[in-house]
Amino acid sequence: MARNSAPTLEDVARMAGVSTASISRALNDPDKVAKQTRDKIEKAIEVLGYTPNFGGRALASNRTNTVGAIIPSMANAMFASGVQAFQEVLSEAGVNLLLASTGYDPEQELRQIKALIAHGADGLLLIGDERPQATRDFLAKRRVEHVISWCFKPHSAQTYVGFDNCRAAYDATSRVLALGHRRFALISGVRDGNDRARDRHIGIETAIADFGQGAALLHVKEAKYRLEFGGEAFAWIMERPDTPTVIMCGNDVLAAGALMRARQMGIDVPDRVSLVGFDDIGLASVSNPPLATVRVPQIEMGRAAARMLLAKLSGGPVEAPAPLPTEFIHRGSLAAPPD
Amino acid sequence: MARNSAPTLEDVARMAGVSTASISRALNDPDKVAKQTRDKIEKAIEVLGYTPNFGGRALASNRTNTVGAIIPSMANAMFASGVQAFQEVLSEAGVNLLLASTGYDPEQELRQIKALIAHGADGLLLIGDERPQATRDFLAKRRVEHVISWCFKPHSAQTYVGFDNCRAAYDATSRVLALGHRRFALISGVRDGNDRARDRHIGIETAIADFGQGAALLHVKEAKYRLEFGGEAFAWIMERPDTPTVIMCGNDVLAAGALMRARQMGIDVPDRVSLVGFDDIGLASVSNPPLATVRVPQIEMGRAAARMLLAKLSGGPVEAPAPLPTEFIHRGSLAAPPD
DNA sequence: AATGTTTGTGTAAGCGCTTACATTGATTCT
DNA sequence: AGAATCAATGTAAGCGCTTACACAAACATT
Repeated sequence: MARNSAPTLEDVARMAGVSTASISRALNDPDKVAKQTRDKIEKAIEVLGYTPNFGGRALASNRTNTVGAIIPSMANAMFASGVQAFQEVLSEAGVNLLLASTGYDPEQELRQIKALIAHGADGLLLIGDERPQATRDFLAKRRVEHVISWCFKPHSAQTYVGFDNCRAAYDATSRVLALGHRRFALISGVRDGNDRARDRHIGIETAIADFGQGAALLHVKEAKYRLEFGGEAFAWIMERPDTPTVIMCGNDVLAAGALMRARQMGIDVPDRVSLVGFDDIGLASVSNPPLATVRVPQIEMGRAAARMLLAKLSGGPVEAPAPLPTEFIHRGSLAAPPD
Repeated sequence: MARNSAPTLEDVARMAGVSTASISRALNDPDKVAKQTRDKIEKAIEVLGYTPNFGGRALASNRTNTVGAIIPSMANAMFASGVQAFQEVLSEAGVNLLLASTGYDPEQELRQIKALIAHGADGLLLIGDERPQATRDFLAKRRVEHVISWCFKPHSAQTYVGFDNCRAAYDATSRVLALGHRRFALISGVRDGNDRARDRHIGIETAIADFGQGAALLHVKEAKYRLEFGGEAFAWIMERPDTPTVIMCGNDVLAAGALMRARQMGIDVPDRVSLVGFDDIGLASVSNPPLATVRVPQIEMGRAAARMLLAKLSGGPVEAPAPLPTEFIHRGSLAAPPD
C-alpha cells in the first residue's frame, strides 16, 4: 500500500525556503517559530497538501498519540456508551483509539494487549481487575501505562476508574430485602476470570447474610451474557423445588432473557417472581414489565478513564478518583413477594 | 512516554549472532530463513522480550497494519456487532482497528477520517454512501483505500459491502400492505446526510405508491435515533387527524420509543396501531409486544467488509459481492389493521 | 562599547526497521 | 570438473521525522 510519493517535510522545506527543523517546530510547537516564517510554512503545506508521515513521527518522537482499549465485547451495550465517551475525550486531545475485544477470554486479552502495544498504543484501557499472572507480568515488565475500569479497588487507586460492583449489588439486594423478599436466586455471569460478576455475586450474598431473618440465596446459576442463556437459567431455577420469590441477574441481558422465558412459561413477572437486572442498558426500560436494575455511570466512567489515561501519558499529576456512584432503579419487574 | 530502552533488532542480532536483516526476515517472511537460524533468533527474541518497534516498522515498510472504522455512533447497537465482527476478522489477519465515531455529523466524519489517516490507518471502513464533496475529494486525492458498508450501490460495487436499504424497506412495506394496511405513517431517522434513512423512506414510499388501491403515507416525522424522540414522534403522529393503522420506523430504537409512548398514552399495539422497526437489534425481541422488524446481516456485513478491505490493502483481487440479504421478521407489534 | 540574554533558525545525528543488492557456499547440470 | 543455479545470509542505504546543539542577529544590561 505504498502511499505514493506523498510530499515530505523536505519538500515543504524547499518550497518554503526554510529548514525541516523549522517546519517540525511550526507543527509541534508553533510558538517557537516567528509568525512570518509560520505563514510561509503554512502556505507551502497548504499548496503541497502535506501531512506528516505517521511512521516517521512515531519513530522519531517515540509516541503515537494512540491508545488502546480492550473490552470483553462490543456487542454488549454495557460497554458501548462508555467506550464512546472514552473515545470522544481522547479525540478532543488529538489521541486516537485502537479498539479490540476479547470475548471474555483472558488469553485473548493478553494477545490483544500485545497486539495493541505492538501497534503502537501509548497506553491502554482495560476492563476489570482480574487477569492471569502472565498478563500482569507483561504489563509490569513493559511498563504499559494503563487504566482499569468498570470496577474499583481502593488500593492503588491511581489505576482504577469505576464503581464498586460488590457494593452496588449489596445495595440493590438490600432494597429487595426491604420489599419483603427472603427467597433469592441468582443468574450470574460466568465468574471465572470475571471479577465484576464475582463481586456482584458476593455483594448479593453478603447483603442476604447480613440481613439474616431467614433470607437465603437458594440457587445460583451461571450463564454466559446472552439472552437465551438467561432464559435457560431462568427455566432451570424455576424447575427446582425451592422456588425463589426474586431472581437477581448478573446483568440486564440475562434479566431480559429470563423475562422472555417467563412469558413463554406463563410465569407472571412480578406477580409470581420478581426480576432484577444490572447495568441499566437501553433495553431495561423498554421491556415489559421494565426491568428494575442498577444504573452504572458508563459515560462518566468512560470520560474519567480517558482523562486519567491522558494524564498518565503526559506525565502530569494523576488524581485518584473516588469510586463512581451507582443507583438502584426500581421498575415494574420488581414488586413485593406474593404473600 | 519514553519506552525505556526496549531491546531493538540490533540487540537481538548481537545475541543471536546474525544480522538484523535475517531477523527482520524471520519475523516477516519466515520461509526465507533456515530453520536453524530461525530457532536461534526465536530464542534470542524470547530471552530479550523483544517486540518490534512500531514506528520503525511503519516508517520502513510504509504500512501500519492498522485500519480505521468510522461509525455514526457506538451506542447504537446497530453498529456494535458489525464492528465487532469486522474487528475479529482483522485481528485474525494481524491487523488492528482504530475506531472513531461521528455522532451522525458529516464534518465530524471528515475530521475523523483525517485523524485516522494521520494516525497511520492503511484503510478505512465507512458507513453509508452520502458525504460532502470535500470528504469525497479528500478520499480521492489521497487515494485512501476504503470500503463503504451498511448500504449498497450497484455501481462501483468493489467499494460496497452491504444491503439495499430501499429494497429492504420496500419488501417490509409490501408485507404490511399484504396484511391489509393502507394508512401509513413513518417515523424516519434524520435523512439529511444519511442515505440509509433516506433510502428506507424511499422504499416505503415506493412500495405504497406501487401498490395503489388507496394506500397512502399520511405522515412522515423525523426523529433523532433515540428512544425519547421516537416517543415524541409517535405522539405527534397520533395526534394528527389522519390516524394511520401502522407506523413504520426508521430503526428499532425509534420503534421501541414509540411503543413505550403508546403504552403511556393507552394506545394498544397492535390492536389500534401496528409498529414496524428496522435492524432487529436485541431490544426488538425483548419488548412487549416484540417488534416486527427487518433483520440486517450485521455480522456477515462486518466480516465481509473486513475481508474486502484486507483484499484491497494486499493488492489482491477484490471480488464485488452481491448485496446481502435482509429478512422481514414478523412479530407481535404488527397485526392486521383494526377492521 | 562591551557583555550577556533572548529569539529564531539551521545543521545533522539519529530513531528502529525493511529491503535491494552483494556475497557466500551448496547443489545441480552438462 | 567447471558452469550455472539456488538458498541463506550479510551489508548498508534509506524511510520521514524530531531535537540537541550550534549559530547569528536583535535586544537589554552594565
